[in-house]
Amino acid sequence: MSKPARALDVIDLNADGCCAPMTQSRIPSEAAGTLAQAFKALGDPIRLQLMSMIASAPGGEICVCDLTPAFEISGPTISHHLKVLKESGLVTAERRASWVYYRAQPALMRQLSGLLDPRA
Amino acid sequence: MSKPARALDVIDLNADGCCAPMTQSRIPSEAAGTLAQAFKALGDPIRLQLMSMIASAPGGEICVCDLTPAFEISGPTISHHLKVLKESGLVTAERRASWVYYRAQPALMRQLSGLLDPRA
DNA sequence: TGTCGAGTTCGATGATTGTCGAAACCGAAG
DNA sequence: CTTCGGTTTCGACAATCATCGAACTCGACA
Repeated sequence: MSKPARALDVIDLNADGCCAPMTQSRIPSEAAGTLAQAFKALGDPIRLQLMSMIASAPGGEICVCDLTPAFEISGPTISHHLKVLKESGLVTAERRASWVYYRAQPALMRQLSGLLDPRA
Repeated sequence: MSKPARALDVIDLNADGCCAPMTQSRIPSEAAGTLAQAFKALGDPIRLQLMSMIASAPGGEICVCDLTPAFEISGPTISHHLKVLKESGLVTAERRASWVYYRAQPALMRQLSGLLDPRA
């Protein structure tokens, strides 16, 4: 196969012909599934807060050990939400020693932003 | 100057303590629920396409009778998706004669856009 | 008044999701 | 090699969701 079928990224979305703001033209059905997956990942209060903590983390990354105690829910559930964010392409994870660090993917965030507002 | 005093929806969400881009600060848990509901509404391929058709409609509005035939799914299901979009605050509906017209709410769209990208 | 068409609501059903505890995994430190 | 703490995976369960057909509501019109 010519493509590694990774999580979504900007290049794939451009290939789908989808970058124009939705105020300007209809989103093609082929791109809608991929884009909806990213919006869906943000469509949970816990995940939205996780995403904001990751995106606003000083140094651009944050340890799971700093995310988990910030919520009332269990560790496995936090891990599940992080997996959803990762599979949507909004974050990446890297293990260093015993700890796992998450990092935002600003290109996709800008992609979604631009979809919602022409001025993005 | 005291406050920029933008559109009403933006100010309302400011009252929730939420307007700063998520790359800048963590989204407060009180605001996360409302914002996540809007993202969740966009987290379905059909609804994302519906939203883009509404937002890009000439004249700013579009009839349900123009939306329904654009998809393979039944009328009741289209109606259900439009209801979800309406309850999230992303669209409004107005009945005129026999037809119902949907219209986008650009203030909330800009709100979500600005959350994802500081430059929005 | 009665009928017709556009759209919504209702009720049901199969699929997906959020959550947890238990277990497994993976480096690091004894 | 064994233990330990951080993180993920597994298995289960209740709740939510997308979808449909049937029934209903609302205007228009004859």
